[in-house]
Amino acid sequence: MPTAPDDERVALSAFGRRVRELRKELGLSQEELADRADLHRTYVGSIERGERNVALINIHRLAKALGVPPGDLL
Amino acid sequence: MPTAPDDERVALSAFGRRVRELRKELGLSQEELADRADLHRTYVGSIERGERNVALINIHRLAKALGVPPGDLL
DNA sequence: ATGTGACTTGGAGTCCGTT
DNA sequence: AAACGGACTCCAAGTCACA
Repeated sequence: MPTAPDDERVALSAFGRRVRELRKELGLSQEELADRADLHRTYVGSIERGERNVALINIHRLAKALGVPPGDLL
Repeated sequence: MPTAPDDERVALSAFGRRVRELRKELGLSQEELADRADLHRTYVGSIERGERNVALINIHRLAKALGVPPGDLL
C-alpha cells in the first residue's frame, strides 16, 4: 500500500505483528495458520508483513484460528 | 454479501450495530459520522446495516471518529 | 517454511439520485 | 435524517511461480 498515509500503514503493520506473535505462541507455521483460517499461505504471509488492508471477515477467521477474540488483534 | 456464510454475515451485522450504537450515544447523524471518519455518507449507512465487509483502515477511521479503541468495535 | 512480484476477479468504497 | 438503487472506480481477495 504505497499511497496510504503513514498512520494507516502503521495500523496494518501492527495488525500483522500481532498475528505473527500469536501464531508463534501457538507454534504454528504460516501454512498451518492459513489452513486453520481457510486462507492462502502467501496471503497470510503478506498480512503478517503489513501489506494487506484486511477486511472484517478475514479478521474474524484469523482470530478464530488463533483462539482469541477478534478485538485482540487490533 | 449474499454468498457469505451465516456466522460471517452475523459478524458484519454485529459490527454495524456497534457502530450505530456508539454513533447515537454521541448524538451524531450518519452524515456527521461519515464526515468525521472521512468516509461517504451512503457507505456508513450500509455498514450500519451489516451489508459491508469493512477493511481494517476504515475500522480504524470509524473507531477514531467514535472516540473508542478499534478493538471496541468488534 | 517464508518472501515477493505479478496477476485476475469480486467487492469495497464513491457519487449521483429518489423515496 | 436515513434507506436504497444504479453506475462507476479502485483496491481487497485470492492464487501462482519462483526465489
